[in-house]
Amino acid sequence: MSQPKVGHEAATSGTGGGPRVWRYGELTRDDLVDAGLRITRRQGFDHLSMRKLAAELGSPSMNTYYYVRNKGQLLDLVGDAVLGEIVLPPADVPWDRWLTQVFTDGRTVLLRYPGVAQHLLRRVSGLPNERRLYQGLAATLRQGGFDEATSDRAQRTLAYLLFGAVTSELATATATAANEPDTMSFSDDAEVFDFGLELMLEGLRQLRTDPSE
Amino acid sequence: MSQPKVGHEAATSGTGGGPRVWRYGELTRDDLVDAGLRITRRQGFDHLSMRKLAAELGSPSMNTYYYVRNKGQLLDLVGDAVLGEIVLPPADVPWDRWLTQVFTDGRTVLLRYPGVAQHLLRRVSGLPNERRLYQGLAATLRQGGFDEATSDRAQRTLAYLLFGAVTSELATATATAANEPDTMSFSDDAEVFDFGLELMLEGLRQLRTDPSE
DNA sequence: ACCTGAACACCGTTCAAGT
DNA sequence: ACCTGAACACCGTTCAAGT
Repeated sequence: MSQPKVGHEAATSGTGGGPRVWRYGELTRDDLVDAGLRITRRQGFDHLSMRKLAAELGSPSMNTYYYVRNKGQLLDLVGDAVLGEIVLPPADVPWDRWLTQVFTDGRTVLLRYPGVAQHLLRRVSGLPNERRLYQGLAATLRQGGFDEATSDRAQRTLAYLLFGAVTSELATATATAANEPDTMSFSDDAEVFDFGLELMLEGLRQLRTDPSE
Repeated sequence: MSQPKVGHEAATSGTGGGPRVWRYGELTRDDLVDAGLRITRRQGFDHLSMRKLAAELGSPSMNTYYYVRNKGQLLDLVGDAVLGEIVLPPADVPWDRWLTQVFTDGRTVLLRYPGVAQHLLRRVSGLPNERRLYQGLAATLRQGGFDEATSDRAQRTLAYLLFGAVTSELATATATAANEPDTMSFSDDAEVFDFGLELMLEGLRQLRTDPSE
């Protein structure tokens, strides 16, 4: 139930890479998360194992279990760090434009961390960046004039679309990249996602103008 | 590239369970798929291993590899068998009602096979039941008056919603069921899904009446 | 043609033992 | 307080060997 800090990347961003050496007691939980983020960017979330994490840290062994209860908690922490990279627009942006911006940026961020969207589909961690994001969404929808039940439903279905789209895009992209390398692009994928997002937003706009529900 | 048969359950539906004994040469690929479906219903897709499959078949060993190239192919076959359980409405049903019926039934079917929705999000197998479903969707949308690009995009975003929703529902349901057993229900989940589906359909209806795109 | 079981390279996790 | 490495129970897959 411990709440980790929000920022993760700052400490190691200047070193450039290569497993640095840790003096006794110098390693922290945030270092695990940073290593997890690096492995995820390079190899994807499902190649992130406890043993690879140790190797990435230059640690010969299982001392990572001292900082993290189990692999599940590590995945939650890495997932929340990824959510922390999503930029929330200012509060005075109109509700539908606010949603377009968050979900467009969310897609871009999640595409950089293959497999994380899939994890977020299955886990509600309650960690700070996740809370910040979902509270921002709820506030925006309420401010847009939707009642609590409607904004909760809208929030969840929009999340399904985002996580589902990114998961599918990454899977088919890496599948075709295996056959035909150097062609991993998401151009028409973006059009499909924007289309789906706009469908939902248009549905929400109709809900407002036509109060038959 | 071999195309398996569409029906899978018929042969073993009467036996009631228990690993029957197979005489030499009696085992078929369909028997593997049936066993895979049973394991998936009971334990979920990610607990389906090649060793458990062998155990479910009463086979002491790895002879399953004789009928299937690797685990990936088995998962594709099981996934396609699940898609085969989705009922397609008759062709004269109006396009939006047709879509509501398929996706509602699709959700019900996928909820019976935990983890399969997640697999379908990542894999386009090209197997017969998948083709049947996607061709039905395409035909319905075209008949509804949408051009090819629009119906392709609509089809994909609706699939993202379905697979994403089911994946999320099952994950949180089993998570709360672990803490509080006998309470695995999907009642308000259904409302959320119906809401999201209706948002998209309303967006599509707007696209038809307002030809500004 | 079909079946067997040992073997290899991986997993997550635990635990007694070190400093 | 922090680190180590062996050990256990799993994986997917291969392969020589059986019938």
